[in-house]
Amino acid sequence: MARLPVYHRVLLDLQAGGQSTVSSEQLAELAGVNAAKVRKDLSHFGSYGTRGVGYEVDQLLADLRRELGLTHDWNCILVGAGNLGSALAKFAGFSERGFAVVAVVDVDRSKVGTHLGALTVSHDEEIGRLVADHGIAIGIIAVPPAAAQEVADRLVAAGVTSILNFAPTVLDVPDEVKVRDVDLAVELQILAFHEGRREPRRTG
Amino acid sequence: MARLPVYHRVLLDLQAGGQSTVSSEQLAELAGVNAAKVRKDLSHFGSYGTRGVGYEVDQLLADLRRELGLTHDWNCILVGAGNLGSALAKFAGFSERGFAVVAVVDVDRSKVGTHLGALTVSHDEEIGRLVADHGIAIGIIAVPPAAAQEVADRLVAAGVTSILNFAPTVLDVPDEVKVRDVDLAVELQILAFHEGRREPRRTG
DNA sequence: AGCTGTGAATGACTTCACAGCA
DNA sequence: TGCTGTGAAGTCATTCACAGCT
Repeated sequence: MARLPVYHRVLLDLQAGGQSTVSSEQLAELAGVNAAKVRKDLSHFGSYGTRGVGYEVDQLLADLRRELGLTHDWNCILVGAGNLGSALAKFAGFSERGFAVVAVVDVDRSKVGTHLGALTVSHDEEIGRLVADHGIAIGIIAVPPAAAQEVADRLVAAGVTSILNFAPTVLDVPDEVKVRDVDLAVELQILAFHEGRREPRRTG
Repeated sequence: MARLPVYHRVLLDLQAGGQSTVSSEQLAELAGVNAAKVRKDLSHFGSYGTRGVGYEVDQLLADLRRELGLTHDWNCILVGAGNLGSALAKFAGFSERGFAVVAVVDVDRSKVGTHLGALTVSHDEEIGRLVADHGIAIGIIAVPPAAAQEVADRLVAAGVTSILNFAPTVLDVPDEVKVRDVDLAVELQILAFHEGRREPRRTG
């Protein structure tokens, strides 16, 4: 379920705000979904709501953390130290939520040795060693589309089993490897699609 | 449909490769979906496939462009010139696909006047003027979560009707405003969720 | 009384499978 | 023969609505 992380985020906020229980309705409101959906989602992994009261925030957070595999941090390797890669390497949002980018690589030898935040860029060829050394399961691809498949192959060969792909290409990987695509331009195109139905024409 | 932009991308590649016709099966393969789905999607906006042959690439591209509202470029305003904002401002992928970031703003006055690629950062307060001057319909939010709702309000007040939100918050906006959320940490959490079911435990 | 947990109803999307045209 | 277009079947997700606990 792609909604669990959102509940998790909302609950962290509630916890920080000192709230100790939450109703499915409030949680739904904050997560931008339907209350019945929240209850069904939570019941799918054995929920502990109290009828008449709601869910205990701490308990629910612990359950979600376990369910989401967030009981420990995840080490990630970032491939591509260009514009986007650099931003991702420095992005605070990852570490705050339990994901540590522990290695950055690039094909461009002129970038090797440069620093991105606390990290030093290594060369592409070191992927295998880095993945093994740091026990990395998650790779992040932030390279141009033409290079993405090769990078994916290399990550998979190194033992990575989950890939977050920012390159606008469909990656061909073994079934057991999970890929999530984030194509920023596609997101804008979806918005433009809706804009298009609003006004037949609009000059930009 | 969130798949149309992907077809569009694939067709651009095919066109660049000099291919003049494409079968639903090939298109499906390249887009990573089922062939029947492709045909159904395309038939939804009056498709022009030839039985026994396939679709004409040029024709199909033109139809998709029209359907997606990509017959002209879209001007966008970017709010937030931090790590992520800077990367987005310089990101080539947007302009290549018909989206022009024509304005960047930030609340931090020390950033105002600095350059991001060809753009100069303006102050937050200028959102209204910039949106009006450039005929902007799409706003991109790349600010910390605590500031996101206020930015959204300001964008909406300025006349923006589509928002791409990178802040990990559910935005409250009028019904007629479309929001798409991209929470990078959520994407990783979804991957971690699947990792978690693979091996009960893995130290990071 | 309030709110969860869940069967049942609905709806949306996907896939199948094949008729029909080039 | 090859491939599209599409009714029909199947699958999955969402929503409703209410019984049942506290």
